[in-house]
Amino acid sequence: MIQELIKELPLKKKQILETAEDLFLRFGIKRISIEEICSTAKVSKMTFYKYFKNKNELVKYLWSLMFEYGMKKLEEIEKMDITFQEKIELILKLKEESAKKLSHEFALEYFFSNTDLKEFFNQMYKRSIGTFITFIKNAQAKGEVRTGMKPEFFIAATNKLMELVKDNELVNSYDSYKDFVLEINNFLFYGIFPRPNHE
Amino acid sequence: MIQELIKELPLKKKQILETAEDLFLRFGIKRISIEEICSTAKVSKMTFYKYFKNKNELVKYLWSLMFEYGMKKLEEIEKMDITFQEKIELILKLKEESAKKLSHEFALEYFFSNTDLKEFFNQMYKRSIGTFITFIKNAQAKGEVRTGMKPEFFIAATNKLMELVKDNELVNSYDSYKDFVLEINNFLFYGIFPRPNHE
DNA sequence: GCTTTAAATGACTAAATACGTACAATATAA
DNA sequence: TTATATTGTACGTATTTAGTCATTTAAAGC
Repeated sequence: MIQELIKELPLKKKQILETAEDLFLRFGIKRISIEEICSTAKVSKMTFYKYFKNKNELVKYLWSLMFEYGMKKLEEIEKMDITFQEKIELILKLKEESAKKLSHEFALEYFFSNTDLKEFFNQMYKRSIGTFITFIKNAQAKGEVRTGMKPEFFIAATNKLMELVKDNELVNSYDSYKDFVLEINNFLFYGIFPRPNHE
Repeated sequence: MIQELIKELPLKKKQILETAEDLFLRFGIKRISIEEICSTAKVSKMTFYKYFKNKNELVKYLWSLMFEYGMKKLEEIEKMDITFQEKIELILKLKEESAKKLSHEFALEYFFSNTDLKEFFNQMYKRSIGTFITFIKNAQAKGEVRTGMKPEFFIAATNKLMELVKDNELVNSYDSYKDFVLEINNFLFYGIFPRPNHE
């Protein structure tokens, strides 16, 4: 996911980032020590501390890469010469991909993570939200989205619904966390009405 | 998987076993502390130490339950009034189920686990192998399996092939660890010949 | 070849975490 | 009421981890 964004970085830094992404996403941040990242990435601890001040800074860097990736993709989709309906489909796919990466463990950790990380995540999130609000407003100007809806409400609704990840019973009633997030997104975009051109 | 085997146990002991099974299989044994098991299972540490001497003993108990489950299922399959081909299909499904549970992390940990656990695992394994050898010998007596093959060779070959789990590159070339183990099992049972009645 | 820079290593301290035990307090059930 | 099970807290010990430092190794350019 982040590979294309770190191509230019030094080899060892890339190794650290790729290893950390893999381990964090499989086991969650708190279960993975710097030493495990180093030994898995075949990088010495000194080299790690050369590139990152500590684990928090590494996590922030990874998150910012992920958000950057998402925003870049969103801008690409906006520019495409396809119908709005098709753009929404692509955005859903993008969100599904992110959800697959930000696994349940990972997401829960965020919600209970230390205030430093939480603050950083919120800032990243706000920036990506700004990009998305612009996307929606442009679509409204073109008459593709109903103008009665405030984009800000849409975002607020998303936030509220995402709090449902704390509801373990609900989440576990889905085959996977991915399916659960997809359900939220489908609900947000289409409401409870059946989707057009979709069995 | 082990639920039906622990029905009779005290409530708190059941809670510990179910929680430990879930956490171990998701994150591997070494990443999970006794304290995490206790807090997740909503059981005090005192109660834990009442039922288990330490983490190793808990692991052993869980493993023995898993093996017991497998042997019980194998005996059930042997008694069924179906063709040998169909029995093999069921055994493969059983093995697939076990592979799903004994995830890659879990299996790797076994191979590098401390000698105490390793020894215990080997004993469990030998017992289950005994059951399986009987199964094969009975099939040979009925002419369902070629008599030229020593059951012991079959087991030894299985062991050797299972060492391939250490080959990370090979394992990762499969969609999932489950698929990898299934490949080994299919190879063991059918060789490289195409499977009859199977596209 | 030599020099300079980047990376790896092993050792080290301090802090955090986990283990296993002990004891008093609380809840539960006979 | 008495016996039993469970909990929470606390504690000493052992292990793991974070972060730093001096030294060794490898590599790059010249």
